[in-house]
Amino acid sequence: MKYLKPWWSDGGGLLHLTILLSLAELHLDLDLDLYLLLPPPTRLWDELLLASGPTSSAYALSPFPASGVWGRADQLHPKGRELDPAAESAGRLLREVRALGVPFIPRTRVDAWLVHSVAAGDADGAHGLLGAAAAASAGGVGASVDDSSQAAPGDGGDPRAAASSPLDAGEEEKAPAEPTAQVLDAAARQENEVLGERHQEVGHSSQNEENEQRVSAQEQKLQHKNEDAREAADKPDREAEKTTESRNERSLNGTDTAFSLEDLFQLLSSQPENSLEGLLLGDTPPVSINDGMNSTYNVNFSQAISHDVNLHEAMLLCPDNTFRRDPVARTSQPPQEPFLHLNSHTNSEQTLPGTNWTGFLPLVGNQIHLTSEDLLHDLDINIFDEISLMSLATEEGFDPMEVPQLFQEPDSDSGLSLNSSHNSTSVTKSNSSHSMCGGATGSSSDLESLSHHDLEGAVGGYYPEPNKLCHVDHRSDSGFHGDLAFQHLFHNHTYHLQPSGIESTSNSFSRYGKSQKIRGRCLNDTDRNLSRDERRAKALHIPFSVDEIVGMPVESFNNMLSRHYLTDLQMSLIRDIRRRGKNKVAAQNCRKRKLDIILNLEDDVCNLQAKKEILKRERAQYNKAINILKQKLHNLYRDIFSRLRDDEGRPVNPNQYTLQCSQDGSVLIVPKELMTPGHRKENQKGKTK
DNA sequence: CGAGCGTGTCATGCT
DNA sequence: CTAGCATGACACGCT
Repeated sequence: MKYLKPWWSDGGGLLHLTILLSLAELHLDLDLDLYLLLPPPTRLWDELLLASGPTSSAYALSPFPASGVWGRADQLHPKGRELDPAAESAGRLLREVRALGVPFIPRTRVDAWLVHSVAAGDADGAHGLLGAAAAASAGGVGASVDDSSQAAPGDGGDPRAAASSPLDAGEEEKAPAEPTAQVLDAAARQENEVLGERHQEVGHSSQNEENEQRVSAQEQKLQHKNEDAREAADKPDREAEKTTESRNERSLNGTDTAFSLEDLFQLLSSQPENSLEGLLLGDTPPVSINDGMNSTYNVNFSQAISHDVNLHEAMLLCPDNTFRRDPVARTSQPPQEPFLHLNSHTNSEQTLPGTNWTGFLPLVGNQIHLTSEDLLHDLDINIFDEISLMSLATEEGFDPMEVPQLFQEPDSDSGLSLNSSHNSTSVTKSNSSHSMCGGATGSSSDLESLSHHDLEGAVGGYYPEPNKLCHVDHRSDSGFHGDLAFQHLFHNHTYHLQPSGIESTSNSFSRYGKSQKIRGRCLNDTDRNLSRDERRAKALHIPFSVDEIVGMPVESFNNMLSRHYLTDLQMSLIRDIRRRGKNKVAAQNCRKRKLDIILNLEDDVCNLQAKKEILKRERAQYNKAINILKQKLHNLYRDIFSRLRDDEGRPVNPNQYTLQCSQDGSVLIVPKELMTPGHRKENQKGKTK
């Protein structure tokens, strides 16, 4: 097994910068990496890689390092194999980083994990490194990772760190990540602090109030997440999604400086003597960059470039309203033209990201000295495949062809006749991905101009859809479902079912997911799991979730509608969704009630049958007692007549005489022929007395 | 293949 | 009048 060389060794910094330039050209926040400040530490990286030893498994270098940490996926993963040597080497690396006097500010969870892993692997260096990090972050920028450092060695780390590495999924299956609650706490706290910082920035910026509200909501989310961090240890999917949201939010604030591609290229080309190494060494003086919009940035690369970037996450921010641009311009993707022009000679052997990264990166053992152009060529072909695919994928959430088809459905659920042309199943396996994800390239509906923040958390929002992302998003594909909280199944028999929509939808999801698998083959996996209303809402880019629409009180609902500009179609659909959702809940309640009534009636029947049995038994007992009394009376009668004698001393025949009790209690012997029926009756009454 | 069941949806009446 | 609820009826899919 050969070792892969880090991207930036032998000029890999230029590669990394290229990614950043591509980000800048996409008008994303240029969140440059710490290691850009450093000279290409080939030796260090070789040490790092060699220390881990060869393995037979996939050798995955994270294509879009979230924090400038390159290495094998299983090394990045906290539960990965051979973690300790890697952590040791990482510790040496970080110590050398410290020696260079460059502040290492853990801004992401991968950063935090790296620091933690170093701390875990080197107990001595733990507090030193972290102290250095804390000291470097004096001024409040850095986030405390002390808690993460105190986690058990070999443990800890964030599932999101693993999520940033595409090929890590398989490793994770073998050794599922079990981040400690401390680490999650620390990570959540860290993100909280970063968010708070961002919040302040937002306050100083000219963003509108919605931004602040969203940030507040995000803070609440994060606080809640902080509280539930321990419980969330087994929910990496949701965590990863929250990370994406927070990152999105971070970028939405737009406080990070965005550079244009041309500016940076001019910078590079105008200072060839400096070379990237000089630039990377940090001895480059501040450079003025004109962004073409009458503002000039004084960029000191040794100071300004201190952030890390996750290209994948940044890509997901394409529909960001902060950097919203003309959809036509976006779809035509002119910004990539310079790079595409640079790489007009396409590499036929390029491999799709996520398929085989060994073909993507130069091998360490080869030690080929590549020129910048070569590196750019090697990188850009693949990177811009990614960029184009991801940008297309993020815009694929809306397919204009989907709308009429969705609304052509009959009212019943049978109307799913979506014949969308994109085939998601082939996306993940075929290399000719351009045509696959490009189905929605030209979609420039006005609905698309809905701001991204409005779509956050919405049904049709820009959730990363695994298949749509063309193998780029390797976060857990269950994150979406997790966020929809479909795991909340309430089987209580109360009729106050505020979240019953969740219950019902979850039931219907599991139920209709199967049927839609048949009818909606053209839909991707996520769409397949959506209900009809959710697909409609997604198609119309309705910025609310179905649960919100249905479960919200009418006042809040009307306020919510009034706060957003919605077309008549959207309003109509929203009200229909609400009506149907309410009625669905009502129908469920009605059926439950009916079922309860039936059950109660069955119980009543059982109770009445039991009562009947008891009464039957009582009647039998009474009859038995009556018979006993009759028998006793008969015996008494015979006994009396056996002792009776007439005037002549002869026994009295009981067939000719009868006993009659008078009112005063005296007993008379009366011949039967003298007894009229009425007397006989009275006599019988008297007898019974 | 039909029956039974669960579910969503619509229409309607009532509050 | 509007919104919501309750319920019968129907359609659909699954077992």
